[in-house]
Amino acid sequence: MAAVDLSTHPGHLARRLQQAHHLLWNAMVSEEITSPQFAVLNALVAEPGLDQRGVGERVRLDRSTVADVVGRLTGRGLLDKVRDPQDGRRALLRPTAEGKRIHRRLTVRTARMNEVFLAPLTDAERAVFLGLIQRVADAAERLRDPEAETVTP
Amino acid sequence: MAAVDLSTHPGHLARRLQQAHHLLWNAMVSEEITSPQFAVLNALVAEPGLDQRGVGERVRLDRSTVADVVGRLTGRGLLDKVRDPQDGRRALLRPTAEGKRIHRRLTVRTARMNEVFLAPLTDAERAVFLGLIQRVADAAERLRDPEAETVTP
DNA sequence: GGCTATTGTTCAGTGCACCGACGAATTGCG
DNA sequence: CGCAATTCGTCGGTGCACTGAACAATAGCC
Repeated sequence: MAAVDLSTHPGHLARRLQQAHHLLWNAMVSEEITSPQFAVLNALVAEPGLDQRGVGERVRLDRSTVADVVGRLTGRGLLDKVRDPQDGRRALLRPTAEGKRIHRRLTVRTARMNEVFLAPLTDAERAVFLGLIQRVADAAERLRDPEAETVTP
Repeated sequence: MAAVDLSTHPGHLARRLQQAHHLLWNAMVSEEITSPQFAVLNALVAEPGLDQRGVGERVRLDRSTVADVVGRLTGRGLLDKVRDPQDGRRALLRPTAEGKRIHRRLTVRTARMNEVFLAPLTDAERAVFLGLIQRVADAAERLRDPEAETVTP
Protein backbone atom coordinates (compact mmCIF):
# COMPACT_ATOMS: atom_id res chain seq x y z
CA MET A 1 0.00 0.00 0.00
CA ALA A 2 1.85 3.10 1.16
CA ALA A 3 -1.29 4.96 0.26
CA VAL A 4 -2.17 8.20 1.90
CA ASP A 5 -5.24 9.22 3.88
CA LEU A 6 -6.82 11.95 1.80
CA SER A 7 -8.82 13.25 4.72
CA THR A 8 -5.66 14.90 5.98
CA HIS A 9 -5.12 16.66 2.66
CA PRO A 10 -6.59 20.14 2.70
CA GLY A 11 -6.70 20.29 -1.07
CA HIS A 12 -8.85 17.24 -1.32
CA LEU A 13 -11.12 18.45 1.44
CA ALA A 14 -11.40 21.82 -0.26
CA ARG A 15 -12.55 20.15 -3.43
CA ARG A 16 -15.12 18.09 -1.58
CA LEU A 17 -16.33 21.16 0.26
CA GLN A 18 -16.76 23.11 -2.90
CA GLN A 19 -18.47 20.24 -4.60
CA ALA A 20 -20.91 19.77 -1.76
CA HIS A 21 -21.59 23.46 -1.81
CA HIS A 22 -22.26 23.41 -5.51
CA LEU A 23 -24.88 20.72 -5.08
CA LEU A 24 -26.62 22.55 -2.30
CA TRP A 25 -26.53 25.76 -4.30
CA ASN A 26 -28.31 24.11 -7.18
CA ALA A 27 -30.91 22.74 -4.85
CA MET A 28 -31.53 25.79 -2.68
CA VAL A 29 -30.49 28.89 -4.58
CA SER A 30 -30.71 28.57 -8.33
CA GLU A 31 -29.91 26.30 -11.19
CA GLU A 32 -29.73 29.28 -13.53
CA ILE A 33 -27.18 31.40 -11.74
CA THR A 34 -24.04 29.80 -10.37
CA SER A 35 -22.16 30.85 -7.29
CA PRO A 36 -19.31 32.52 -9.22
CA GLN A 37 -21.87 34.36 -11.33
CA PHE A 38 -23.51 35.60 -8.16
CA ALA A 39 -20.14 36.71 -6.83
CA VAL A 40 -19.52 38.78 -9.95
CA LEU A 41 -23.00 40.26 -9.87
CA ASN A 42 -22.56 41.05 -6.20
CA ALA A 43 -19.27 42.84 -6.83
CA LEU A 44 -20.97 45.01 -9.43
CA VAL A 45 -23.93 45.81 -7.25
CA ALA A 46 -21.43 46.99 -4.66
CA GLU A 47 -19.34 48.95 -7.17
CA PRO A 48 -21.08 49.59 -10.47
CA GLY A 49 -18.76 50.67 -13.24
CA LEU A 50 -15.87 48.38 -12.45
CA ASP A 51 -13.95 46.93 -15.36
CA GLN A 52 -13.26 43.21 -15.71
CA ARG A 53 -9.88 43.44 -14.06
CA GLY A 54 -11.46 45.13 -11.04
CA VAL A 55 -14.13 42.47 -10.80
CA GLY A 56 -11.49 39.77 -10.95
CA GLU A 57 -9.60 41.34 -8.07
CA ARG A 58 -12.69 41.57 -5.93
CA VAL A 59 -13.91 38.04 -6.44
CA ARG A 60 -10.51 36.46 -7.00
CA LEU A 61 -10.98 35.20 -10.51
CA ASP A 62 -8.45 35.48 -13.29
CA ARG A 63 -9.08 37.55 -16.38
CA SER A 64 -10.14 34.75 -18.67
CA THR A 65 -12.63 33.37 -16.23
CA VAL A 66 -14.06 36.81 -15.56
CA ALA A 67 -14.50 37.25 -19.30
CA ASP A 68 -16.40 33.94 -19.48
CA VAL A 69 -18.64 34.68 -16.53
CA VAL A 70 -19.32 38.25 -17.60
CA GLY A 71 -20.13 36.97 -21.05
CA ARG A 72 -22.81 34.69 -19.66
CA LEU A 73 -24.27 37.40 -17.46
CA THR A 74 -24.42 39.99 -20.23
CA GLY A 75 -25.88 37.33 -22.51
CA ARG A 76 -28.75 36.95 -20.08
CA GLY A 77 -29.26 40.64 -19.77
CA LEU A 78 -28.12 40.88 -16.16
CA LEU A 79 -25.12 43.10 -16.90
CA ASP A 80 -24.44 46.06 -19.14
CA LYS A 81 -21.06 46.20 -20.76
CA VAL A 82 -19.90 49.46 -22.31
CA ARG A 83 -16.51 50.40 -23.69
CA ASP A 84 -15.02 53.18 -21.57
CA PRO A 85 -14.96 56.34 -23.73
CA GLN A 86 -12.06 57.69 -21.66
CA ASP A 87 -9.98 54.51 -21.97
CA GLY A 88 -10.81 52.32 -24.92
CA ARG A 89 -9.11 49.31 -23.41
CA ARG A 90 -11.56 48.73 -20.68
CA ALA A 91 -15.16 47.67 -20.55
CA LEU A 92 -17.31 49.24 -17.87
CA LEU A 93 -19.77 46.89 -16.25
CA ARG A 94 -22.93 47.54 -14.34
CA PRO A 95 -25.94 45.48 -13.36
CA THR A 96 -29.15 46.00 -15.29
CA ALA A 97 -32.45 46.48 -13.46
CA GLU A 98 -33.08 42.79 -13.96
CA GLY A 99 -29.61 42.02 -12.64
CA LYS A 100 -30.32 43.98 -9.49
CA ARG A 101 -33.63 42.26 -9.05
CA ILE A 102 -32.08 38.82 -9.35
CA HIS A 103 -29.28 39.79 -7.03
CA ARG A 104 -31.74 40.88 -4.39
CA ARG A 105 -33.68 37.67 -4.67
CA LEU A 106 -30.62 35.45 -4.54
CA THR A 107 -29.19 37.28 -1.58
CA VAL A 108 -32.07 36.02 0.53
CA ARG A 109 -31.69 32.50 -0.72
CA THR A 110 -27.93 32.34 -0.26
CA ALA A 111 -28.39 33.34 3.36
CA ARG A 112 -30.79 30.47 3.85
CA MET A 113 -28.46 28.11 2.09
CA ASN A 114 -25.45 29.10 4.14
CA GLU A 115 -27.51 28.42 7.23
CA VAL A 116 -28.18 24.87 6.07
CA PHE A 117 -24.63 24.36 4.88
CA LEU A 118 -23.18 25.37 8.24
CA ALA A 119 -25.89 23.68 10.27
CA PRO A 120 -23.54 20.99 11.63
CA LEU A 121 -21.44 23.66 13.35
CA THR A 122 -22.18 25.78 16.39
CA ASP A 123 -22.04 29.55 16.04
CA ALA A 124 -18.59 29.64 17.60
CA GLU A 125 -17.37 26.92 15.26
CA ARG A 126 -18.72 28.75 12.25
CA ALA A 127 -16.69 31.80 13.08
CA VAL A 128 -13.58 29.70 13.53
CA PHE A 129 -14.28 27.79 10.34
CA LEU A 130 -14.66 30.89 8.20
CA GLY A 131 -11.67 32.56 9.84
CA LEU A 132 -9.35 29.63 9.32
CA ILE A 133 -10.29 29.14 5.68
CA GLN A 134 -9.76 32.80 5.07
CA ARG A 135 -6.35 32.83 6.69
CA VAL A 136 -5.15 29.83 4.72
CA ALA A 137 -6.57 31.14 1.46
CA ASP A 138 -5.17 34.63 2.03
CA ALA A 139 -1.74 33.28 2.83
CA ALA A 140 -1.67 31.00 -0.17
CA GLU A 141 -2.87 33.77 -2.46
CA ARG A 142 -0.10 35.97 -1.14
CA LEU A 143 2.52 33.37 -2.05
CA ARG A 144 1.77 34.22 -5.64
CA ASP A 145 1.19 37.92 -5.35
CA PRO A 146 3.38 39.11 -2.52
CA GLU A 147 1.91 42.60 -2.97
CA ALA A 148 -1.76 41.79 -2.52
CA GLU A 149 -3.63 43.81 0.06
CA THR A 150 -5.80 42.11 2.62
CA VAL A 151 -9.02 43.84 1.65
CA THR A 152 -11.10 43.83 4.80
CA PRO A 153 -12.28 47.37 5.48
CA MET B 1 -25.13 48.68 -2.16
CA ALA B 2 -27.25 45.99 -0.61
CA ALA B 3 -24.29 43.91 -1.57
CA VAL B 4 -23.08 41.01 0.49
CA ASP B 5 -19.71 40.37 2.09
CA LEU B 6 -18.46 37.27 0.34
CA SER B 7 -15.95 36.53 3.08
CA THR B 8 -18.84 35.19 5.14
CA HIS B 9 -19.88 32.83 2.36
CA PRO B 10 -18.37 29.39 2.82
CA GLY B 11 -18.88 28.52 -0.82
CA HIS B 12 -16.86 31.44 -2.00
CA LEU B 13 -14.15 30.73 0.51
CA ALA B 14 -14.09 27.09 -0.54
CA ARG B 15 -13.52 28.13 -4.11
CA ARG B 16 -10.71 30.45 -3.14
CA LEU B 17 -9.15 27.78 -1.00
CA GLN B 18 -9.24 25.25 -3.75
CA GLN B 19 -7.87 27.70 -6.21
CA ALA B 20 -5.00 28.66 -3.96
CA HIS B 21 -4.28 25.00 -3.43
CA HIS B 22 -4.24 24.35 -7.13
CA LEU B 23 -1.62 27.04 -7.66
CA LEU B 24 0.60 25.72 -4.91
CA TRP B 25 0.22 22.20 -6.21
CA ASN B 26 1.45 23.23 -9.63
CA ALA B 27 4.40 24.98 -8.07
CA MET B 28 5.41 22.40 -5.49
CA VAL B 29 4.12 19.00 -6.57
CA SER B 30 3.68 18.59 -10.30
CA GLU B 31 2.35 20.27 -13.37
CA GLU B 32 1.84 16.91 -15.03
CA ILE B 33 -0.33 15.21 -12.45
CA THR B 34 -3.20 17.11 -10.91
CA SER B 35 -4.53 16.71 -7.43
CA PRO B 36 -7.64 14.76 -8.50
CA GLN B 37 -5.45 12.49 -10.61
CA PHE B 38 -3.28 11.85 -7.59
CA ALA B 39 -6.36 11.09 -5.51
CA VAL B 40 -7.48 8.48 -8.04
CA LEU B 41 -4.02 6.96 -8.25
CA ASN B 42 -3.84 6.89 -4.47
CA ALA B 43 -7.16 5.09 -4.18
CA LEU B 44 -5.90 2.43 -6.57
CA VAL B 45 -2.60 2.01 -4.78
CA ALA B 46 -4.62 1.41 -1.63
CA GLU B 47 -7.08 -0.96 -3.34
CA PRO B 48 -5.89 -2.27 -6.68
CA GLY B 49 -8.63 -3.81 -8.78
CA LEU B 50 -11.38 -1.33 -7.97
CA ASP B 51 -13.76 -0.45 -10.75
CA GLN B 52 -14.56 3.13 -11.71
CA ARG B 53 -17.60 3.31 -9.52
CA GLY B 54 -15.52 2.22 -6.53
CA VAL B 55 -12.90 4.80 -7.26
CA GLY B 56 -15.55 7.49 -7.51
CA GLU B 57 -16.92 6.54 -4.12
CA ARG B 58 -13.53 6.68 -2.49
CA VAL B 59 -12.45 10.01 -3.89
CA ARG B 60 -15.94 11.49 -4.18
CA LEU B 61 -16.08 12.02 -7.91
CA ASP B 62 -19.00 11.23 -10.14
CA ARG B 63 -18.85 8.60 -12.86
CA SER B 64 -18.23 10.95 -15.76
CA THR B 65 -15.40 12.68 -14.03
CA VAL B 66 -13.81 9.42 -12.97
CA ALA B 67 -13.98 8.28 -16.58
CA ASP B 68 -12.18 11.46 -17.68
CA VAL B 69 -9.48 11.24 -15.05
CA VAL B 70 -8.95 7.51 -15.51
CA GLY B 71 -8.74 8.10 -19.24
CA ARG B 72 -5.90 10.54 -18.76
CA LEU B 73 -4.06 8.29 -16.36
CA THR B 74 -4.32 5.21 -18.56
CA GLY B 75 -3.30 7.35 -21.51
CA ARG B 76 -0.08 8.12 -19.71
CA GLY B 77 0.53 4.56 -18.77
CA LEU B 78 0.01 5.04 -15.05
CA LEU B 79 -3.05 2.80 -14.85
CA ASP B 80 -4.07 -0.53 -16.32
CA LYS B 81 -7.69 -0.93 -17.30
CA VAL B 82 -9.05 -4.40 -17.95
CA ARG B 83 -12.61 -5.54 -18.54
CA ASP B 84 -13.70 -7.79 -15.69
CA PRO B 85 -14.13 -11.30 -17.14
CA GLN B 86 -16.62 -12.13 -14.37
CA ASP B 87 -18.72 -9.03 -14.97
CA GLY B 88 -18.45 -7.50 -18.39
CA ARG B 89 -19.89 -4.19 -17.26
CA ARG B 90 -17.01 -3.15 -15.14
CA ALA B 91 -13.44 -2.22 -15.82
CA LEU B 92 -10.85 -3.27 -13.27
CA LEU B 93 -8.19 -0.71 -12.59
CA ARG B 94 -4.74 -1.03 -11.12
CA PRO B 95 -1.65 1.12 -11.08
CA THR B 96 1.23 0.16 -13.37
CA ALA B 97 4.78 -0.01 -12.06
CA GLU B 98 5.28 3.49 -13.36
CA GLY B 99 2.07 4.58 -11.67
CA LYS B 100 3.30 3.26 -8.35
CA ARG B 101 6.63 4.94 -8.81
CA ILE B 102 5.01 8.30 -9.52
CA HIS B 103 2.65 7.86 -6.63
CA ARG B 104 5.54 7.25 -4.27
CA ARG B 105 7.35 10.31 -5.49
CA LEU B 106 4.33 12.56 -5.29
CA THR B 107 3.44 11.37 -1.83
CA VAL B 108 6.62 12.95 -0.52
CA ARG B 109 5.98 16.18 -2.32
CA THR B 110 2.36 16.49 -1.30
CA ALA B 111 3.43 16.19 2.32
CA ARG B 112 5.85 19.07 1.83
CA MET B 113 3.21 21.08 0.06
CA ASN B 114 0.62 20.56 2.75
CA GLU B 115 3.15 21.78 5.25
CA VAL B 116 3.56 25.02 3.34
CA PHE B 117 -0.14 25.36 2.69
CA LEU B 118 -0.98 25.05 6.37
CA ALA B 119 2.01 27.06 7.55
CA PRO B 120 -0.13 29.99 8.73
CA LEU B 121 -1.86 27.73 11.27
CA THR B 122 -0.58 26.22 14.49
CA ASP B 123 -0.71 22.46 14.90
CA ALA B 124 -3.84 22.74 17.00
CA GLU B 125 -5.49 24.97 14.43
CA ARG B 126 -4.64 22.57 11.64
CA ALA B 127 -6.44 19.77 13.36
CA VAL B 128 -9.48 21.98 13.93
CA PHE B 129 -9.36 23.23 10.36
CA LEU B 130 -9.30 19.77 8.82
CA GLY B 131 -11.93 18.50 11.24
CA LEU B 132 -14.36 21.31 10.55
CA ILE B 133 -14.06 21.07 6.79
CA GLN B 134 -14.62 17.38 6.99
CA ARG B 135 -17.69 17.72 9.13
CA VAL B 136 -19.27 20.29 6.86
CA ALA B 137 -18.41 18.37 3.72
CA ASP B 138 -19.64 15.07 5.18
CA ALA B 139 -22.90 16.61 6.27
CA ALA B 140 -23.51 18.28 2.94
CA GLU B 141 -22.69 15.09 1.05
CA ARG B 142 -25.15 13.24 3.20
CA LEU B 143 -27.92 15.65 2.29
CA ARG B 144 -27.79 14.12 -1.16
CA ASP B 145 -27.11 10.52 -0.24
CA PRO B 146 -28.76 9.94 3.09
CA GLU B 147 -27.37 6.40 3.02
CA ALA B 148 -23.69 7.20 2.69
CA GLU B 149 -21.41 5.67 5.26
CA THR B 150 -18.80 7.77 6.95
CA VAL B 151 -15.82 5.80 5.73
CA THR B 152 -13.16 6.24 8.39
CA PRO B 153 -11.92 2.83 9.44
C1' DG C 1 5.40 63.35 -32.58
C1' DG C 2 7.02 58.59 -32.49
C1' DC C 3 8.54 54.43 -30.31
C1' DT C 4 8.28 51.43 -26.35
C1' DA C 5 6.24 49.61 -22.35
C1' DT C 6 2.18 48.73 -19.90
C1' DT C 7 -2.57 47.55 -19.35
C1' DG C 8 -7.24 45.47 -20.52
C1' DT C 9 -9.53 42.10 -23.26
C1' DT C 10 -9.85 38.13 -26.02
C1' DC C 11 -8.73 33.48 -27.84
C1' DA C 12 -7.07 28.65 -27.91
C1' DG C 13 -6.05 24.82 -25.28
C1' DT C 14 -6.41 21.78 -21.14
C1' DG C 15 -8.56 19.84 -17.13
C1' DC C 16 -12.10 19.29 -13.48
C1' DA C 17 -17.01 18.51 -12.48
C1' DC C 18 -21.73 17.93 -13.04
C1' DC C 19 -26.24 16.17 -15.31
C1' DG C 20 -29.07 13.52 -18.30
C1' DA C 21 -29.43 10.08 -21.74
C1' DC C 22 -27.98 5.92 -23.89
C1' DG C 23 -25.98 1.20 -24.69
C1' DA C 24 -24.20 -3.03 -22.93
C1' DA C 25 -24.01 -6.48 -19.51
C1' DT C 26 -25.87 -8.73 -15.44
C1' DT C 27 -29.26 -10.00 -12.07
C1' DG C 28 -33.60 -11.44 -10.49
C1' DC C 29 -38.20 -12.72 -10.83
C1' DG C 30 -41.87 -15.28 -12.67
C1' DC D 1 -35.57 -19.97 -19.56
C1' DG D 2 -36.87 -15.21 -20.79
C1' DC D 3 -37.94 -10.56 -19.92
C1' DA D 4 -37.61 -6.47 -16.77
C1' DA D 5 -34.96 -3.84 -13.75
C1' DT D 6 -30.56 -2.58 -12.22
C1' DT D 7 -25.74 -1.36 -12.76
C1' DC D 8 -21.46 0.26 -15.12
C1' DG D 9 -19.54 2.81 -18.48
C1' DT D 10 -19.69 6.31 -22.25
C1' DC D 11 -21.22 10.46 -24.69
C1' DG D 12 -22.81 15.20 -25.27
C1' DG D 13 -23.51 19.44 -23.29
C1' DT D 14 -22.53 23.23 -19.87
C1' DG D 15 -19.75 25.84 -16.73
C1' DC D 16 -15.62 27.04 -13.93
C1' DA D 17 -10.67 27.94 -13.94
C1' DC D 18 -6.00 28.42 -15.39
C1' DT D 19 -2.00 29.36 -18.72
C1' DG D 20 0.05 31.45 -22.49
C1' DA D 21 -0.32 34.05 -26.62
C1' DA D 22 -2.24 37.60 -29.49
C1' DC D 23 -4.30 42.24 -29.99
C1' DA D 24 -5.73 46.82 -29.10
C1' DA D 25 -5.43 51.04 -26.78
C1' DT D 26 -3.15 54.06 -23.70
C1' DA D 27 0.80 56.21 -21.31
C1' DG D 28 5.47 57.53 -20.88
C1' DC D 29 9.83 58.86 -22.48
C1' DC D 30 13.00 60.93 -25.61
